[in-house]
Amino acid sequence: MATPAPSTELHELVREQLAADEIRYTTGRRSVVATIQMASGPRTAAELSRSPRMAVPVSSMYRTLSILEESDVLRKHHGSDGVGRYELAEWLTGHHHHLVCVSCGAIEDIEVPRHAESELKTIVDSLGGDAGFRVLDHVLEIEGVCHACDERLTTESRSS
Amino acid sequence: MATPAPSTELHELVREQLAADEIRYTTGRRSVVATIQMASGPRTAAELSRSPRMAVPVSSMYRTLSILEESDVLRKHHGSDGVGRYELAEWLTGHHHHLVCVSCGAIEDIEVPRHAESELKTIVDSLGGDAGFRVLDHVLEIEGVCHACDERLTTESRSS
DNA sequence: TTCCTTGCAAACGATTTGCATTGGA
DNA sequence: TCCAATGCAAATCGTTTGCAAGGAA
Repeated sequence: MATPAPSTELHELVREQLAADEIRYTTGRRSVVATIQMASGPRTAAELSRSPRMAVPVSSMYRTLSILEESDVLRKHHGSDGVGRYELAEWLTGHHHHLVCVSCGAIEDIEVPRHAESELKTIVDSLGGDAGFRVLDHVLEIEGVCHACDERLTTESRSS
Repeated sequence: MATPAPSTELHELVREQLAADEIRYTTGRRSVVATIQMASGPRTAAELSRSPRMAVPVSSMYRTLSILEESDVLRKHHGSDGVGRYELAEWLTGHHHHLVCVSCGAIEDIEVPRHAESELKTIVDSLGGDAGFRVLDHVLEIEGVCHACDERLTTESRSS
């Protein structure tokens, strides 16, 4: 199981990973990685590019993101709106899953206790194997209503 | 657990569901539902609209699809490419998950044996509960290489 | 007649790409 | 110096919408 990298060490890991592909770890790329690391879940190119810390055109942001994705530093997801959202690859953060709020669309990371993850893996491997599939990974998204939305919805229904 | 509806009965269920929203079950909508039912996994608007059986402009297809989605007849997913893909809602097909081939992008439905599904549900409910989340549903995607791609890749590597 | 549905074309938003400029090894 | 990285603008692609025509109740 990968250990979430401390902030200092993270950039060194990324630098090495990029170096293997002969790609430079520029200031721009570094701040994208830093900003994504701060975030509590996947972020869109638009969100990242308008982040005060960098203020870079979206086109450049997309270029940076796809380079980092191809080098396996970032991973791309698509929420229910189809917009791409990026987060650090799991070898940098540790394996995790997502809580998706069907009300506000927010996606939050969730860590899975070792025993649960191991049951999960057993189930997944068995399902994939039965289907003649070479299983590489799995993605679990838990859909529901986040605490904030739950309260808001409750309040609204009371006042109506 | 929902029972996969036999083809004849399916359209009657859909008709009733639409009737509840005072929406007509037209020929066009009916063939979309029929085509999706035939498919082995979620389909994009483009695929459906160019399907020989209907040959309808994509714009109309999107309208049909969103009506059916809003009435909870279809469910929309976004694959790794961010393109929307539609399939019958689970109350019409029974609960299932997906195998996603990282090589060719194909998505295939997979049924999950009752015992595995029940373990899965236990894990999901517990994870969501711990996070203060009101859990409604879960999506499990198994990523890997499908049998066809696996053979192709093996052959290619041999010949290189 | 009166809505609902459909086709076509234009509009939109997210993402990609061409090209000239900038910046670091 | 020289090639990679960046900014800007134009092009693409999936998806949505306005509007006029066709159809069913």
